[in-house]
Amino acid sequence: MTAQRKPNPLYTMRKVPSQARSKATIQAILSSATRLLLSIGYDKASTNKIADLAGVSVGSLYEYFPGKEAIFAEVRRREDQRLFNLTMARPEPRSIKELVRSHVAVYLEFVRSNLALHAALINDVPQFAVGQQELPFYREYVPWVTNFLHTHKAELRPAGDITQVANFVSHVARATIDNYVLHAPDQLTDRLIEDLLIDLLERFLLEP
Amino acid sequence: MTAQRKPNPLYTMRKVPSQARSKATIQAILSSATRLLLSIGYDKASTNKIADLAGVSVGSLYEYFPGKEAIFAEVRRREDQRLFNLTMARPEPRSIKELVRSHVAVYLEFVRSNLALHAALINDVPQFAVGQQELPFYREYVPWVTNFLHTHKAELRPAGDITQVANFVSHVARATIDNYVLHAPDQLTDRLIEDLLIDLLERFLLEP
DNA sequence: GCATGTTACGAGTTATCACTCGGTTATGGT
DNA sequence: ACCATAACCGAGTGATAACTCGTAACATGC
Repeated sequence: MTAQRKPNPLYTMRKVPSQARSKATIQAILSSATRLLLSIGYDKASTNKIADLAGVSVGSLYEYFPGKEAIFAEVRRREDQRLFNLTMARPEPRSIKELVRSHVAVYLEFVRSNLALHAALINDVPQFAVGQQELPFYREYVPWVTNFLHTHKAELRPAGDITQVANFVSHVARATIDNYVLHAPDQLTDRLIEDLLIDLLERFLLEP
Repeated sequence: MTAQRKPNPLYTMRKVPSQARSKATIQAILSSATRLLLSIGYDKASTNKIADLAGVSVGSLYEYFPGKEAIFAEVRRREDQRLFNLTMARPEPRSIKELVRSHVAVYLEFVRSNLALHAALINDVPQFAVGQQELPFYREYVPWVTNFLHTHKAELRPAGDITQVANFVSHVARATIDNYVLHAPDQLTDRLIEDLLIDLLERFLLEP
């Protein structure tokens, strides 16, 4: 592990709001945190500043979040949820070819919709012990891909254990796009990367 | 951009040492910073602690580094240089197949040699405005791959502009492995990822 | 062995941080 | 209208951060 950290509960929200105004407070805190992340970076986005910009007091902030890290963990969680929703809103692919195209397109659309935020989430915000298994992408999406490949194994080129292949291709696409977000964000606006990625994954998964 | 930051010179070393003992001091500081990064994480690795553990005074530390960020920028720079040296120590590949294998093997060897450090560098340490173009990987290695593909274009499957293809495959390999370092480091110890990655890249670059 | 630059020192300054707590205000059920 | 409780407040506390600067030790050329 990269660093010894406080136990896990410290990265989750403290209490569940029951009234409407507290939901608004939480939303204000998360928006404020996001804006500060984009303007001054994670390091300098202190809990005091987050509360100020959100128009709430630090006291209120600590009612809901045990600390700064939990706030950004929640920002990440909600973004990942949004990705999952985008994915599930798509029509069910009818072939592996369609799966690949959909997979790449939806993730590209997702990062393009707010490049700066995703760059910051990858770059600036430490990935705490949130655990992959907690994020919808890993908990729901990867198993879904695995299942899809299993039911379409007729068109699949044999390239090893299907579960591992599903895991692998899911990560290759995500990792590559994340990499471009960080190192060459302008290349993500045209179709080049999309075409290359689709070509890469199709040739890997399908017989020529 | 992800965050407004101080101008670039703040991420480089302050002055060039002329005597031998100052080189040792710098080395001590960098080692100490690395060890603290692994034990307590980037956030809590303060300049004071780094100096203490290095056995030098804060004053000395600030003689050479304008701040904490510059120290870790230098750690990253040296690691990247080490990767480049590893790469260049390899025998010149005689075919694209050999290039792919060598490329994947050397980067895997590199991250495996100190998994925890690389996880921390990816995860914990913000990637300041060091700039890709400053790191040997981007400045030297990617152009080298480009050139190699050009001279071996006979075996290359046409998949678009060669320069862009070279750039793309360089990043796919690195991004995928980095991703496993972060999310599934234990899978890097066996040959599975290596084989999948080689298969992926070979099928993309070569005719079947 | 002296002179001059180079390296090392570390207590002190200033700023900011995360987080608390005693108390006030708003809300919704009855 | 009343009250239990949910939500909110924000000055204050103690800790720790980054970084400075006057001083002392050392190295090197002469």
